[in-house]
This record gives sequence, C-alpha cells and structure tokens, in this order.
Amino acid sequence: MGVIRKTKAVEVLLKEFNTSATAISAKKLIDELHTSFNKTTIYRVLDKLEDDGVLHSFLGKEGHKWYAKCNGCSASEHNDIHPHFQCLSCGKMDCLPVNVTLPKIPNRKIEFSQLLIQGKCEACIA
Amino acid sequence: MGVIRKTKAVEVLLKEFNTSATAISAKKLIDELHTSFNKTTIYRVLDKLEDDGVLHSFLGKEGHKWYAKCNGCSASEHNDIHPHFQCLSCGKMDCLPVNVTLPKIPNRKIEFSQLLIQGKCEACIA
DNA sequence: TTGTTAATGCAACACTGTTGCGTTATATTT
DNA sequence: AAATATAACGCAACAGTGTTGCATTAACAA
Repeated sequence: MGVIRKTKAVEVLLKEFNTSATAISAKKLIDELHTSFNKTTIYRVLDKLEDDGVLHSFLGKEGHKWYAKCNGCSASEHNDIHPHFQCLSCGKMDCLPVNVTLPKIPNRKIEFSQLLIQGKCEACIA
Repeated sequence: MGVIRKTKAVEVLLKEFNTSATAISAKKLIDELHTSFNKTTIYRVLDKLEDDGVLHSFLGKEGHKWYAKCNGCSASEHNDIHPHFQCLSCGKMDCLPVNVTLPKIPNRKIEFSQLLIQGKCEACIA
C-alpha cells in the first residue's frame, strides 16, 4: 500500500504535521479542511501515511483517533513507542519522548501497549 | 447521583460483575442482555455504578468502553489505578493488580493515566 | 393504598469512522 | 502531446457505539 501519488490532500496533510509540534486528531483535521477535502479522503490519506510509517496513531480519551509524525519508523517497522500527554484544559496532545517501563506480567506475551496521561500542561498550570 | 433503587437491571448487572474475574465491555453486556433490558438502561446503570465507585471504566483498543469492579474505591475517591491487559486472540480483558510507574514529565500536572497492554494471555499462548 | 419520582423503554438522534461506486486526476506509455 | 491505466477522490449511504427526550412503569416511602 502506501501513498504513491503526490496529490493535494497528501501535500496539505503532510504540511499540517510538519508545522505542528503536537499530535492532531482526525476530527480537527476534518473540521479545518472540510471545505477543501472530503472527510473520506482525509481518513484515507491518514491511513496510508500511517501504513508508510510517516505517521503513528493512537486513541485519545474519548476513543478518538490522533495522529503524529513518527520518528525513526518505516513502513515495515514501528519502533517509536512512547506515551502521550493530553492537557485537559486546552486539549493539546503531546508525544512524550521517553520510554515506558512496563510492569512485569507473568505468563503473557506483550505485543502492544499504550499509555495515555492526562492533566494540565505547562501553559495551563499558570 | 448513584443508584437509589434496587431494580432488576441493577441486580442483574451487579451479578455479572460479581461472577466475572475479567472486565466486561458495554457491548458484550448489551448483546447478552438485550432481550431483558434496553441498551439505554444498561448504559445508564453502568454510568451510575461507576459514579458510585462500584465499577471503574476504561477504553479498550477500539475506543470501546469496558467496565470492571473497583477495589477500595468510593463515590468520592477513585484510588484503584491499574493497567489493563487485553488478549488479542480471545479478547479477554484483565485488570492487572500492579502499580504503574509513570515516567517523569516536568512542568505538567498529572491527573489521570491509563495503560493498556495487549498481547496473548496464558491460555492463548499454548 | 396512594403518591412521588427514579428508572425504564422506545425512537430518534449524534458522532466518528467506513464502504461502494462512479468520476477525476496523476503519472506512465506511446 | 495524446492516449491509457488506475490511484485517488467526492458523494451518499451506511455501521457501530453511545446519548437524549419523553411518555410510561415500577420502586419505595408515607
């Protein structure tokens, strides 16, 4: 799979992520870009960019999908496992550049994990 | 809020959780009980049991709601923070009775966190 | 037993996300 | 430059979980 043609939708979405320091929800992208692109297109481009290893996705507190740029991932390998922090005041979602130490759980094979931390970001504490 | 009347729906749902060692999804309860109770009722009873500190809820991999019995929680205080493990083969969701050590994140106030681990449970490894 | 009102059932809705399909546009080939 | 193949698109309709409004029913106290 993956993106094979450089279309306007791909171009615009890539730019969104290249100019954003935080993760972006699919909903927000659709709200902002619905005059230019159909929501189906946006969902499909996000899917493909994730397949390509350009973006990674995870679920926020309401079970909604968020996307952010990957660091050091490829289509075949996704190394970039990190927790996410969502500010409950302003809604901003950050990728935390730290490793998570998973608890020891005997007799189980761990394949994926996701840690979502919620609270107040620096700007909203003050 | 909270449950004030011991209705059949409350009784049946409480029994479900008292006889289950694992967490149960809202969807599964609705599937199993839809002949006896309307889904609206089930959602509302689950909400109230959570408000009462009887159940806790969290989101599974598709963003769907899961519930399990609380240990040592009350309506006013929810102490029982633990990770959850979902088996990708059989779908079983367990509460893991361990503490999670959150990574140090400066300049942020942590209010909630949820850790979802996925993989294979003991029965499905063999 | 009666009265109050919490709890229920139903229908319709809200919302994110998906699917099918005919059309458009990208990129390759001639 | 024109023709061709087909990826990508827009639209409409749908799928699934969860919510809301409102009339009816049932729990419980007086």
